Amino acid sequence: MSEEKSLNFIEEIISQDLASGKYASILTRFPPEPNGYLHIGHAKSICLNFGLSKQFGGGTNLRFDDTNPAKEDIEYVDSIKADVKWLGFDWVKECYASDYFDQLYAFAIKLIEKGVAYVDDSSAEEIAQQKGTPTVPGTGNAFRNRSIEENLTLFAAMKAGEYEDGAKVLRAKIDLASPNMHMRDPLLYRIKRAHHHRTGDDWCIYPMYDFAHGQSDAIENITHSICTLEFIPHRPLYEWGIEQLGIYPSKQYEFARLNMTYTVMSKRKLLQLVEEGHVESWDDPRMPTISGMRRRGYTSDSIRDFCERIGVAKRENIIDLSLLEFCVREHLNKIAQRRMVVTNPIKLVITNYDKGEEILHSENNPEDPNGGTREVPFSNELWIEREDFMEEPTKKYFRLGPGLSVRLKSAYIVTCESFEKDAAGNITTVFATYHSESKSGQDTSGIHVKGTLHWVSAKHAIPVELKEYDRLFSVEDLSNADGDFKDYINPNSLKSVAAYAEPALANDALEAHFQFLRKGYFYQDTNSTKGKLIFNRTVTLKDTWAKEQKK
RNA sequence: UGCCUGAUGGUGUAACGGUAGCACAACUGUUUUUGGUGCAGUUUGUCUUGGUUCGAAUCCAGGUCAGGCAACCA
Repeated sequence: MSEEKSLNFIEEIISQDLASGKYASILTRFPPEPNGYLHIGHAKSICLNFGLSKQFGGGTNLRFDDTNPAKEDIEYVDSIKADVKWLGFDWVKECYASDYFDQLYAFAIKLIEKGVAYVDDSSAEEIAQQKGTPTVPGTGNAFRNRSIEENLTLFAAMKAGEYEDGAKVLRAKIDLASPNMHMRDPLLYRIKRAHHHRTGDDWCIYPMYDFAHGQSDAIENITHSICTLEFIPHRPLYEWGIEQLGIYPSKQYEFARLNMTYTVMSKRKLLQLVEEGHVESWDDPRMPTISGMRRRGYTSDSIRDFCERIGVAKRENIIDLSLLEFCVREHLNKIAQRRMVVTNPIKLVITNYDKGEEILHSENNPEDPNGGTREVPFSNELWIEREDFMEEPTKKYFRLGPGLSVRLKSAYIVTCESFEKDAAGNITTVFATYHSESKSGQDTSGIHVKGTLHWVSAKHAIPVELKEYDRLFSVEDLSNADGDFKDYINPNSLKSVAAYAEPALANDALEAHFQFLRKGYFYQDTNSTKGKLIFNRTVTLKDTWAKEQKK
């Protein structure tokens, strides 16, 4: 029982609400605007909302906050649904703010009838002017005193399409001198002729966020409406709407959004990266989008684990990318199939191997005793990594060099005898002898070596392409960097490299996650075909040797 | 200069008036047929000044710093 995890502040609130009998069960919602693809920041919100209802008993609605047709599209709706499902969550109801347009319109009429909403003919500039500034109170205008009848007529005419875009708005009549700018007669409806992805051209007036969100929550009987910190100043307005309308009293709570090092977390900026061609698409494996991470080879388990570990609080944060990488390595280490792939190859010739070739066996996953083995062909000509040979080895170098011995993974121990260079001085071939009694699993040689290398039999090797990704940006904290965020794009975020793979890879399942021994975790790209295998590097292995070398 | 949030090691997050803990990162050592994994360990912290109290990260007051708010965006 001492293992019991402490509750975050929202879990505290909910457990108290449940204990006090305020609610019998809870209903949360995840309310994206369908104007872009979901990213890892949304994953935090998804895990929070769906996780809460799972944890405390209840449900979560998926609600599209589609009140601005100019920016929204069905493509985004579809991708959002796919991403939420992939993350492993099911919604109770699929809702759309646009389904409530009639209801919302009726709510607006109710406010007009109560004398707390009015039609304003002012321009956007005039309204902004009249709102004052945070330190200077706003001033009213003549429209504010229109009669209820006139407002009713005008608002109906707005809906009927009698005015041009921008000619009139509906505003709440609250307090032009409020210290909270959002309470200075906020806009409720604007005229906007744009084709809506669901309601088509039925409407030419659309409700603003502040007259749609809380109302939608109330219509759905959401108990806990959880949003990010920037909506704190909207809360009084959220509550004002509920009170004036006398509708279900959903409660709004705010938490700090996720920020991560070396990336951006804003749909606007991500859209810019896509549109300006800095990345291929929304699901470019370098993007912090759910679809990009999925394509790169992240597992939903690891993303949920990450969201669990980062916690939920009210203070601003910036999470190390290394935590995300830790989470995905931890999961992939348990499930990934091990394979051998050589990138920058040099030939290793085993001079005393005269069997031609033989089939060896190697475990698919040492972490999984039931993972089985696969067949790996061995011969006297192998590819090994160029960096696994050193002409003049340094002290702590455990690999191949003149006179040095290593274990070839799942095969034999070999000893380097000599090597050849081309005219330019590059090593072309390394010659070695093998110890026949050192065969993996039945080693009676008594020889002990410190290094083990991966390898691929040259004549059996299949060519593949690897996409090695690095961080998208070159600075940790983009929010504190001067100038345009695009100035910090890492020009080396993608490297394509040709490689030789062991033949088993050609027959493996497309959806499998792999660990290419000593190189990292890889996942087949969506553009990969049987004839041309392409793998995305999800994440490297932890490399303490690389660190050692830097010293 | 108004209002609203917030401030605990490098980064996150706990401790709800009573031993500042956990994770990641970093660093040691150890194990290992992946310089991976596993295991053991080390380093580093309560923004500041007062007050209340036997006792304050926690309560109170002042200050400092950071973020948000003046879209017909959400």
